Amino acid sequence: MTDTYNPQEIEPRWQATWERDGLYRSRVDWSKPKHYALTMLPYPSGDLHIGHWFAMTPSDARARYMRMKGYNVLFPMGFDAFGLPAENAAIQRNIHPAKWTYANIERMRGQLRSMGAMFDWEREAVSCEPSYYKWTEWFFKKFYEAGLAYRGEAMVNWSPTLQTVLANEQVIDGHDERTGQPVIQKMMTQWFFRYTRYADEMLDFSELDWPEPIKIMQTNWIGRSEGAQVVFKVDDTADEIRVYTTRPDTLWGATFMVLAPEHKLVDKITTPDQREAIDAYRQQAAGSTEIERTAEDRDKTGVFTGAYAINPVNDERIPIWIADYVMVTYGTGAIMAVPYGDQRDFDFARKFGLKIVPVVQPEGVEEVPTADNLTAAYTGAGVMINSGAINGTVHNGGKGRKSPAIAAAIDYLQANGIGQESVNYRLRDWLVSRQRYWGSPIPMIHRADGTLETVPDDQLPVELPRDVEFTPSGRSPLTYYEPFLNATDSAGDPARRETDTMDTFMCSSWYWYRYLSPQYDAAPFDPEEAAYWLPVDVYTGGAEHATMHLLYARWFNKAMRDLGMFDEAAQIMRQNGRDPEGLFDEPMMLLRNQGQVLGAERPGDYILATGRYEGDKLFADHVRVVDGPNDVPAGFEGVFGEIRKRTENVLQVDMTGVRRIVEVVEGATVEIPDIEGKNDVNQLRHHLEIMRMSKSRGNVVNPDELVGQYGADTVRAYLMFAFDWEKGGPWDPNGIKGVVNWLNDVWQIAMTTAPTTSGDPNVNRDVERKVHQAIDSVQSSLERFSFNTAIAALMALRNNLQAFIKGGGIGEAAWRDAMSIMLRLMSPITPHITEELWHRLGFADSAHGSVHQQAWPVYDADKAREDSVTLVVMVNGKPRGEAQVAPDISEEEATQIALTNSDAQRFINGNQPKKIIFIRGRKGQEPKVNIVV
RNA sequence: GGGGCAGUGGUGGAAUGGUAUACACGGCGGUCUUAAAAACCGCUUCCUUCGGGAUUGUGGGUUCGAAUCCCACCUGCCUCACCA
Repeated sequence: MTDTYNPQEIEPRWQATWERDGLYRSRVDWSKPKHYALTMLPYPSGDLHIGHWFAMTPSDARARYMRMKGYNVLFPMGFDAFGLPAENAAIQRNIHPAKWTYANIERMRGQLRSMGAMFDWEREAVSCEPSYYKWTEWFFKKFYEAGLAYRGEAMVNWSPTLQTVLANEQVIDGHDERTGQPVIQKMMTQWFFRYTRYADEMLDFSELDWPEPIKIMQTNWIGRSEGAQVVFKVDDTADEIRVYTTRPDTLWGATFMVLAPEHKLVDKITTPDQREAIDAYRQQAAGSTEIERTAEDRDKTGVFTGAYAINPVNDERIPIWIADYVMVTYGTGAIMAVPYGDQRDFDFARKFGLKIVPVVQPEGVEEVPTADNLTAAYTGAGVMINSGAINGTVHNGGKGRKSPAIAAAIDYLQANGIGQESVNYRLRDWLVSRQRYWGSPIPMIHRADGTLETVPDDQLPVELPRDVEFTPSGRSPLTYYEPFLNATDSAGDPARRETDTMDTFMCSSWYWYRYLSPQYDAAPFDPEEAAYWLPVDVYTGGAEHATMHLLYARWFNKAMRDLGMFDEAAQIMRQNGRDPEGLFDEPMMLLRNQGQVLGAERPGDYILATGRYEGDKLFADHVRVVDGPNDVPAGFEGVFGEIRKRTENVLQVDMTGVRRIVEVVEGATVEIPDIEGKNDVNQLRHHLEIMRMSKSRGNVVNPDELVGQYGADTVRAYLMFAFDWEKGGPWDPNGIKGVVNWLNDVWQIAMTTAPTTSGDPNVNRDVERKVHQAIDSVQSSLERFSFNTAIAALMALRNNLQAFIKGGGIGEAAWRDAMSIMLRLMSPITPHITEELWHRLGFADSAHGSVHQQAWPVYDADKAREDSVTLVVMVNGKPRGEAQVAPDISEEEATQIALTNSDAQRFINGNQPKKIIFIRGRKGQEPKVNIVV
């Protein structure tokens, strides 16, 4: 043992001790309240990065705090181990995905241990283990049997260069993220889950303490809208076109129809003379990339089919077109076009010379709109015109039946059998199949007659064959590996195994259930464990999962509930006196998102700017980026220096310590040698520019190196201290010094300042007061996930103790109490140094040897109370004077003191107070009196 | 284009109706040293005629009192996006 703080010696020693003693093992104990703390599991990409530390160590601190508060805490960890990067490694470097994955997991386990987190490693779950994906397959099978999973046709992302389908998350801005090649949309038969089955229930967040933005994003993603379906007959045929509209009130203004190019009826209704044009257009639409189809301000395109439909409300014969601005995936894939009331339809009508009929008289406008005078569609409120039966009703701008005109239109449609009220969702069914090897197999068999059957339970899991070969084509080896491909159906006839595997989001949609009992083999989870631990109390992770993982998780949980998978757990709950009502409706009750740690700031461009001065400000007509101060020509007249900040065209330039303002004028010449082509002011980079970490940018912060240099406690504390956790921000390598000093000071105080006398009672009381004020701040901060203020309060306590020690008079008992409480308050944040000092100061007894087995200090408001506080005297809301008073001063007394306060009287200036407001000194705040004159 | 979040010293940030700038980084001055680093002590929102005045992106409003609540705008980030 050394006498200076040496984290490199302390930390591995305690980590080994905790593991040996099973300190963080969590077991069902119905005599204690439970707390299931969960943090998102990592993908085993090879190395733990600083983002993992930022996500996990504060979550660990919160879980540790809950444990000290008396909860039985479960805080598990695992790996989301299936996925494409492993398969890429196989294709590119000829390493088997399993080998790559397990090597990474092994490496990351070690790195995770270096955090000193209280993970219960006996609960570890790895999604690519057959014992895990057996149950992923089992869920698929149960969902299939319940009609929640089905095989159907859908538009998917197809990469022509790779000759394979790609997942949505692999397509970024219309390009395949791996090769950068464009992706097109293609109809293919795939496996889906009935996502919309729970759409309405998933819109209900009333039981959830989740961040507001996540709830809003999910609501928008589900995209519920209210309207009507209307049936149009195709003229001279028996065919019908069904459309969905949110504005059935504008039906009288529907002057043409548009079908998606992929709509099933297109082929059938196209007239011979239009056939060629239609086929060409459909061909082109199918071959166009996502980029081309969604490009902004793209001109409307489309082709007339030659066919006509009959508008059911006025029997008008209206042309049927096809156009790619109508999506086959939304609504019915066909629209009634109302150019008067919809900008897209308006643009289309203008381009192709189609008829426009005004149907809403805008509010507050006298003149009647005419088609010829319109420059844009009118979407606002008004009175219905040219609208037959609903003429004169009011469209108030509200959605659905909230608008009288829409309500009237729906009633009319239903009364006349033309259509009915309808709810539509933006949400599409969840496409779960992938044409890949490294994923959970789909336990289905294609029989020779084309029918499907499930793999029997006793044959689960369908295991991934290990001895397969990967070819550069990227095609899944499952599709050509005969031993896997060839199966036998239930009748004993030869059949073909399903070669698609499941989306990895499927694996991560139930992992917190597997943590309950990763070894259990009778079911996905042990109902005894589930009854005690479920639901998850606190879930932490990145907000980027808002509409994917977090929505899948909710759907999965509801499907499991409805299939009775929690029934047994509910029964056990009841036996233990816990009411299961509502506990299985949602998987995670409370959610918090951490922000992102970004790369360090980089220096701004060094520029030379010339132009015309107006005072100190330079209006630059020429800005040139140079390498640095050495490139300033002798006798240069303009502004030179580093750009510290840029707001549009105004630069703040650091000119050897002096801040100069440079406004880059319209049409100025900007020269940036590193950026080819014509440069502009927006390309000038400034000091505060921040960015994601990446190897190519050379701004990656390596946690292993930081731990080697400073120790895990310092890295943990710095990550919690340097940012607002829910925001994140750019990494600042200098700030860590404050945390280093803090822990060194704490070590110093604990090891060298123990008094031996009983001390001065007044000082002892002051110490006790500061300690209890710290309990209150740290506790309320940790409750709110406000880690930075918890550490600030602990640093302030350090400052106070240092001052008391310097001033002298602390007694032995007061000092030991202060140490005991301070170490316990710090222990969730910095578990190693506090454990070491806890032992060195002799606080450890044999029964509860660890600081991490101690109870959280109990806050005592009486002990935290000040003897006297500052009364703030305000005149007209501005602080003018002060007086020392008792904290529980009465209003009369305070008013009296305030009115006679000499500083205040100068501002009252002999005037008669109009009003006097007394603000009682609430917790931590001074009493105030505001005198209004 | 729709939706959301944010804007506070040189920097990270604190304060969610009651003394704006807690806690830290950086900076400045000092002590110690041949010197530097470290350590320690002090100062550090801006202006000031030293009385005070101004200040939380901008402009309005509510209130005895606004960083905080309301309205409009500006800027940045996130997200969805020809969604009928």
